[in-house]
Amino acid sequence: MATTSIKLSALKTACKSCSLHDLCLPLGLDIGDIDRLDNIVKRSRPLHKGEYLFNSGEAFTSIFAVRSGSIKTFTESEQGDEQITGLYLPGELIGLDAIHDAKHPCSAIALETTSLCELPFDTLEDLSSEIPELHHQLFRIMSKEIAGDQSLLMLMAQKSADERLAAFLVNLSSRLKARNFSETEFNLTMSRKDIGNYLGLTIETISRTFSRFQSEGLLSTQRKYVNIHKLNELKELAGISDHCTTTDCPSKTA
Amino acid sequence: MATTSIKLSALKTACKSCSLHDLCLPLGLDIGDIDRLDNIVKRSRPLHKGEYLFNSGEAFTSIFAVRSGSIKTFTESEQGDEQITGLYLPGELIGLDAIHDAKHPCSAIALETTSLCELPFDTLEDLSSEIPELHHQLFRIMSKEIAGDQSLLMLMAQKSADERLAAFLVNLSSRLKARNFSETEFNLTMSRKDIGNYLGLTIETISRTFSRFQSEGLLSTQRKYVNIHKLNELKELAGISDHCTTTDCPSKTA
DNA sequence: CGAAGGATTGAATACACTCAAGGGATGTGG
DNA sequence: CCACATCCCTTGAGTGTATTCAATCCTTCG
Repeated sequence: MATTSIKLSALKTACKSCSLHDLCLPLGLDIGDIDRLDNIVKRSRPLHKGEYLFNSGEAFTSIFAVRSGSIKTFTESEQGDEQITGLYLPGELIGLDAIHDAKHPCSAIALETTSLCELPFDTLEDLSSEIPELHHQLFRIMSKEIAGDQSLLMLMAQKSADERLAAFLVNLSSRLKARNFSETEFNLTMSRKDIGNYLGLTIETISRTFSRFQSEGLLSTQRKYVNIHKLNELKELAGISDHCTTTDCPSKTA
Repeated sequence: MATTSIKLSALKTACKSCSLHDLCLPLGLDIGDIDRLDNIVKRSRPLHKGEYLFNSGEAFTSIFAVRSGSIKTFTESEQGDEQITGLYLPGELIGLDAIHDAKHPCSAIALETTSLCELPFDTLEDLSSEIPELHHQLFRIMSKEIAGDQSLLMLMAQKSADERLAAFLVNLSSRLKARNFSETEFNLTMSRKDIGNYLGLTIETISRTFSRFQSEGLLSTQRKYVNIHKLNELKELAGISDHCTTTDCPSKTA
């Protein structure tokens, strides 16, 4: 019984004691407001690998925040080809693209065992009218998503396979670092196929590029496990200078 | 003097009498609230072709709505290559990607003589806390921008040059239609080079593809002027069935 | 009128894709 | 517990689409 109660309490970790605090919605809120936010959060059982969070076309009712694990979102065109549009890590919000016409334009699947916080959007919207900081944080998060998509666009439009994979790995690395994971050693939760799809390349090209990176000593891989040996070179290849992340890199002026 | 006063009054057209009413921020607001929105709008002299609205890296203070004309936004990477990230038509909002870190991640340039409404973001945010419909409309618009970027991503990642150009033209056509312009005859305000950049292709490829479309009888062009003869075929090529636009196309179930 | 930028077209090249075969891991059922 | 099927990944060979390089034409604008 002890184990059960531990699990339950873990499941119920409140926003204010959540380690993702500063990466997620509560950023900038004071204790009282965090409690109010906490009250509208629904926490349900974790999703297993491969389980759907929602399906394309479904009615939109809630935003989801990743607590642990990871989620991929993807759209399907009429011709049936699939395009992965997002990879979400702990602290990130899913479903923001569904607000405008009240249904999900994409599907979401768990890439591993993943737990989530559900935020009913109506209530969240009401609450954010009352709490200016929450309001602002929501705008910030949506804005960041727009900016992120646009830098991904840049990647797709004019980068080579090498540059795309490097940028993908560097981006992942810095997001993991922000979550107190290692920035040089991690497991890819997406398959080669998914990565290829996400970057607009084929699985063979991803595999070959990984092989070349490995033979060049930039990194080593074992299936999904990646160990980056020369992060700086990888960053350079990705077109990102030393101590800058994708999103907050000031143009070099010095 | 008569002409001057006409111009001035045109410049000052209030939101409630603006033809873009239903495409822009006021959608869903009642008359009283529209007036309140109107009060915070700054309307300044039009921008000429090639003039900057703002520059990448500049502090973000305002959202801009296009009144007439068109604007392109683009980012510049450290290597100096430019990527066009958006083409904005009347009624559309510019600058939403700048909220999250309070500075513009991209630059914005007028593609033709363009007039704009400026909305100081602080004030807009305050006002939207008081007017739930405005609040909601802002979310909808941002959400739409996210969804739009994601479908552009899909385009980049897995479509051929033909499909990309067709999708670009069809998208433009339907947006122009929504603004009461012709959906088959219009002037491209972007150059071939810009279109190529936007779609991740070279100027030569754009030119060749236009030539082929023309020889196939899909459309005819004279420099920036485009006349679409077979819109449905173009839509099919773009992967969009008959009476659907890019954003609100239900998956075919019938 | 001359210069400069934009667009078109041609020829050759390159990068990523397709097709194909095989290896290695994982999971299921006998 | 082993055998088999399946999935994922890797590597090779050949192909094709869009690119690069280059020349020319047209339009615009000073």
